[in-house]
Amino acid sequence: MGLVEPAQKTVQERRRAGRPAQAVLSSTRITNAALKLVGQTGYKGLTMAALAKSLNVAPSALYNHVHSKQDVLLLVEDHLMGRVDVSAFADKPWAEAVSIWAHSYRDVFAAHLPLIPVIALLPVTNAPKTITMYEAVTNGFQAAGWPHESIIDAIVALESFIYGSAYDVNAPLDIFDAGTLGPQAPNFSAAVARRGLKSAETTPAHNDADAAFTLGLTAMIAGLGATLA
Amino acid sequence: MGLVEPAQKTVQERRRAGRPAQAVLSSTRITNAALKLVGQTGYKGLTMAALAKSLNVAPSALYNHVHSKQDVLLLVEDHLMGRVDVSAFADKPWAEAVSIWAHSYRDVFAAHLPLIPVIALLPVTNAPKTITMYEAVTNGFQAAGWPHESIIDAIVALESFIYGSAYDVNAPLDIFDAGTLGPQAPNFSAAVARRGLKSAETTPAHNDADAAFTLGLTAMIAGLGATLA
DNA sequence: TCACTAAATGAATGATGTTCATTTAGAATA
DNA sequence: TATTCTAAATGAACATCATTCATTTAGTGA
Repeated sequence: MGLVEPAQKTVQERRRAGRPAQAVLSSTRITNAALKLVGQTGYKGLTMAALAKSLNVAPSALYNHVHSKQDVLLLVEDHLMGRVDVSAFADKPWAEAVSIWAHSYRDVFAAHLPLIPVIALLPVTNAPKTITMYEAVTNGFQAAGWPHESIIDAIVALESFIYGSAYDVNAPLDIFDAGTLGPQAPNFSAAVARRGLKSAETTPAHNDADAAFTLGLTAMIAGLGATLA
Repeated sequence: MGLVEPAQKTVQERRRAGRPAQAVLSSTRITNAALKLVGQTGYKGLTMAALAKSLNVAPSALYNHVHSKQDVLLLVEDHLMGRVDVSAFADKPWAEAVSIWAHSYRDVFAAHLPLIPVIALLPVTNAPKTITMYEAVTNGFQAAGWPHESIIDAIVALESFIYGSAYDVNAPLDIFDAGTLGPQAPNFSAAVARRGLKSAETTPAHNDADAAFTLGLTAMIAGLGATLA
């Protein structure tokens, strides 16, 4: 790629106005830069100005490739969907495959919480990796003999649980601390305290969010499996 | 309340600077005004400026009563939590009570989607109605003989599903329309089409989101109930 | 009487997403 | 070959919004 200058990346000479000989931007470059920026600064740092700067471009240049910031988020979302592990649907029993898929799905988007509204509310049109993911899951359900007319409902139900659980991963440890109002909710406060004790016993890796996720996921898979039988 | 002027509300004379004889604002008034504003203009219309205007006050005056806009959202959230129906935990069997509670919870916050991150990520400290809600639910679980150390995990799992399902209520009807990429995911597209047929048969009130919610909730309650037994 | 605090106004600020006029490069067209 | 059109960049300007700060005024406690 580097044609003339050897390692002149540090000193960025300003590009003059007008269309450059070689296009600087593309959907792929924007997606990668956004992902990198999020990794470094979080979603708080993902602004159109910062994104443009990381690409050594004026902010307005981005709008030749995306319609809006939402569009950028959609690009990132679809890219990440490719990281969701659907391989188990090919060779594992249905219940186990769902569990592996759900864990992977939750883990990916727990680290990208602001994308949840994007996934949950925007049509999958023009999101190829997302569609590929759904196809693999659908195949897994069909192979397990799931009733055709309610496959999507079952997937949606599992996804709903996954999205909510992704939030829970990011909840602070003291989210259920009632503070001065504790005495007004004695049973709740006691239950919260017992939860804290239990998770202190276990390994730190297996935290509260994981316990709740596993409990709920196991229950839902069992419940759905019963419908199946 | 109206002391001197009979119906002079239309012409708002400007209040002069300085502390007024009678306080204009309070947490309660701010909460009610925010709720009313959301009802009229949605969360897009809930700006500090609009909120101030609806209270006939300068925007900066709000900051004498709340620390930030997040604070306003927290006030609204706690108020709405009082609308969640927990009455069934007092007199109905556990499974039925959970179902009634979950439906009510989802319905309330499906109409207030931007509050989901607030509920899911902010500590319950200083949210009295929220704490009261949790106390009632905890009592219901205890009365049903649920193992004490995992009551909170079970509630969190159900809540996660509820939050995700609230998003789903607001998803557009064509969210699974693959568009031109349809042929690349034939089984998924067919499943989506079958879902459309099924929901067309049923009453319009019972839509796709309700079907998925009921399926998932029934499964999770059954699965959790099996853990209980 | 005098400080102090609470609660209002009004002006200002900084961040952010977005638009628009302009410039330039290359491809298509006459 | 000259001309036109479109894509892709710059740079200036905007509108919206949350928030802060200096200032003013009312009541309260020392």
